[in-house]
Amino acid sequence: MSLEHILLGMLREPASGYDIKTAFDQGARYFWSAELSQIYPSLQKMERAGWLKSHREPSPKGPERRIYRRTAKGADELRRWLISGPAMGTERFAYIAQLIYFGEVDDFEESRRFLSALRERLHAFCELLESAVQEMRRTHSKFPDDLQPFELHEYISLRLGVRSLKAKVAVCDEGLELITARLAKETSHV
Amino acid sequence: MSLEHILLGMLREPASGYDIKTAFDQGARYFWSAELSQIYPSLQKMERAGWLKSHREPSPKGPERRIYRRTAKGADELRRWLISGPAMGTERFAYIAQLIYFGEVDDFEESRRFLSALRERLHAFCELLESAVQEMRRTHSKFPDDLQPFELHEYISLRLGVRSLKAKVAVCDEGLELITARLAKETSHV
DNA sequence: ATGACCATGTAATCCGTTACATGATTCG
DNA sequence: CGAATCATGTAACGGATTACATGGTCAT
Repeated sequence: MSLEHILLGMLREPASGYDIKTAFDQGARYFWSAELSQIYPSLQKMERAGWLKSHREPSPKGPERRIYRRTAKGADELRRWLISGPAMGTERFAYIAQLIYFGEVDDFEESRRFLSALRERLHAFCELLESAVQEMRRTHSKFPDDLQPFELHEYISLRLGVRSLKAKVAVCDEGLELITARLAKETSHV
Repeated sequence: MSLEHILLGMLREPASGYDIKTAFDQGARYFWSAELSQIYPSLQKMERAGWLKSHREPSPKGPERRIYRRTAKGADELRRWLISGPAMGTERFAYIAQLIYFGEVDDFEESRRFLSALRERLHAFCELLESAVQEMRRTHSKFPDDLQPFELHEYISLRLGVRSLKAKVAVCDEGLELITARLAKETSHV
């Protein structure tokens, strides 16, 4: 039941369902994502549970917006989730599964294409996170000492993404070398 | 619809639903996992689709086992999935979300506990994967040149896990230093 | 005999995606 | 006027977890 807790976390500032979807589509999708059709009912359910309170507000563009804000009860629930320890054990990496079983394809040229595509996607994502880190460094003169507590935790999370993605890119490069060596061997003695 | 493709990948050798669950519970849970109550119906559905063929077999221990093997059609479907490119964009990391919002707890002592627990869990997992790599190195005299294609892809996947987990452990350590510095500052001028 | 492990399954529920439905505003 | 974006929602379906149900073997 992580989504509702993540929504609580995202609602540090009051926001609409649409705002939250935008946040997922921009940076937040690196750790989670959700569709509007899941976000709207979740917010409604959370309001019924007393974790949120909403009001309608005219929008400068388009129809009225429904703005949600956390209640004290919602903030308590968020804290309870956070201090209950790291929520692990449900990670899913379809692309790692694909790499493990890629031997079934039995064509190193296809392996090379796969690893190369993977490398580029991981790299692009890493750059996105790195630019967010740069932005933090740029706007804080005494970085990292002048970060607010919430910014400090955000910073550590961004670093977690950047460093692990860089490591994965490096392994893709090593893998590409191994695969390329096999391809060279194949073409030489066939 | 990744689970069915992952099951196809796991069935390089014929196996029962119970065997597959065991594989998930041992190393495979680092990239995916599933419960028996999902595995059994999936295997049945895949057999109806013609991807698998099963037969019953007495077990040395306990009741009869149902052993599944991939058909040619199943192998084709697996290859089709693999060469369709890296399946990305649905990763979910609840623990990263927790870290991002941990500022809400507003207690660096709790932050330290969280990061420390996260570090230990990531480290333990890294060691598990590293021991699998060691085992591969040990049993291959001309490592990595004498790896079969399927082993080579497994090896690259293991390295992906090891390197990215090591990077995450290092970031946890850096984060712990930053948090510890804040704690020291708090206690000194309070 | 009782608890751990082997082994297979179904049912109820919940989480998540895709598709559908509606309508306002803004820019070209 | 048509496409893009803003904005909120419901319905149908499929994927995943939890709970339930059953029964055999083996070691203590």
